[in-house]
Amino acid sequence: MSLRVYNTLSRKKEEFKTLEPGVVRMYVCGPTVYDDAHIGHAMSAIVFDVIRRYLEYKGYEVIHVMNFTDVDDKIINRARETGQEPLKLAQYYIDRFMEHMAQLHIKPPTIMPRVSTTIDEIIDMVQTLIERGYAYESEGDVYFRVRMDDDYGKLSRRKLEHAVSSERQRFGDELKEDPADFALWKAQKSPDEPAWPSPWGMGRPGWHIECSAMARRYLGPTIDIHGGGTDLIFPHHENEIAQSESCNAAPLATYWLHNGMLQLRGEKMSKSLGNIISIDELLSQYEADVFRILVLGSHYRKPLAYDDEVMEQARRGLERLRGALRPPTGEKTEGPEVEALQEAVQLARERFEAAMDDDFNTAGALGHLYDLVKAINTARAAGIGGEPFEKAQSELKTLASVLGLQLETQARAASDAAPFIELLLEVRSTLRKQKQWDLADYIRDGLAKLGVQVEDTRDGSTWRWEKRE
RNA sequence: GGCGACGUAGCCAAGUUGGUUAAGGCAGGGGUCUGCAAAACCCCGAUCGCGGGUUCGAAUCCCGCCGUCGCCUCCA
Repeated sequence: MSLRVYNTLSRKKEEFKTLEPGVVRMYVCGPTVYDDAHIGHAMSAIVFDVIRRYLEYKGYEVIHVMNFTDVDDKIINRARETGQEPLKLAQYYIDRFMEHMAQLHIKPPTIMPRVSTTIDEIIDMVQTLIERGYAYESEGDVYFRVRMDDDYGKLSRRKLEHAVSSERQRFGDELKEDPADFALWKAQKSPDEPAWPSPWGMGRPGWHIECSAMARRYLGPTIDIHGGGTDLIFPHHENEIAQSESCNAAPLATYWLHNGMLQLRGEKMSKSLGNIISIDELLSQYEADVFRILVLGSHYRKPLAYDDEVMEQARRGLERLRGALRPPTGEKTEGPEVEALQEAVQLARERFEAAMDDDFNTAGALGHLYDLVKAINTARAAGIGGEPFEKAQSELKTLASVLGLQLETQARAASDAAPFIELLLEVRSTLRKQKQWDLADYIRDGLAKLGVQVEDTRDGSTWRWEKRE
């Protein structure tokens, strides 16, 4: 049983082999921090979080690097509009981003470098590229000479002729030898732009070079996995490859993984289209894991449509998963039902792993988790309890946690209201024994209005919060 | 215009290197349990966008058509 991953470079699923046994070096492109993150960022972060968790589950040590682009035209413009220091503005949104990622239960990347802290490495790479003839200086700017790179376009499968002919006329084009060339370094044009001294004067890095420099500095010339959204394939990742491979004379990454775009009302959600749902908005309406269920429910490479209906479906699905963790009602620990349960556990784990091994098929894996849920519920109904039952539940929790789902909600027990609710339920049990249904129902309905769902079983009543905390 | 992806039950969606009864979830209908309810469990639905073709056999391969979406400019 071995992992296969779809590689954008070959457009095929390939056997996963790391450069160093047992260690995965993974670089994922992070956000440009000039505004709050939206649910598209959340989707991408969850996708690579799950990939990382599964690799760790399989026993790899994962060194996960994600960058923050904190030096960029948009940040500069935003800072001008709001009268702030560009780097302070960026810092504010970096803090916000990290907070959002924590709320979404994303494991923090191992290393989170920024452009502003990688300047030396960037300058070093640009200089090497110039020395090797892959780049040239032009009035304080430095450009990459695309025509020097004979396999340019191999990731996006784009012919250079096309790239050139569709290239729009932009400011600065007259400084380039060729319209397809792209900036490695930009000269400072105004005193309010962040700038650093360089052999070409004061200036700042172009967009693509930062990732090349960070990947090399923290992970070495060749990494195992390079990830990001499909929208980054061209030009960003194509240019990263051009720079890094021309500079280091080594492949930049073995596997290129790209997640599909999140769509809203049939079109891609993006800042430029203005159809944004922020992570704050998402979390004001739904629990983080509801969104995670939505993401897990379809393949990471496919586009993902977001709307209230699918979110409601995801919410119910999450409830079903959690429902399997309710305590047993009996104590039977042997018999055919126990064997059936143990078989279901075994099968669920095997199928879960087989699905995940097939290019992180989370939707399939999740389906097998639901099979286990059913087996647990059936066992509970059959009066199974004790160790076999606990083991099944703990297996479910383990597999769910590989997907980043936290099925146990501490909120219930931790609530200040718990003792009072339990007192009410005790009173209600007495009433039920006396067949005072009106009063018993009055308490149940009253609690329901407060968001507490009461459930009666043979051995007594249980309760849970119906709505999110 | 160039490159690419996708189209499976009311909705989401797995399966697509061809081969037993096309996973799973949500919604809906029927039933069991229950004082009622909730939860849970059982039963019920698709021949896989459309039209051809290859094959003993196709959702899975080939051709055509229709539709949706992405990239080609900043973007996860």
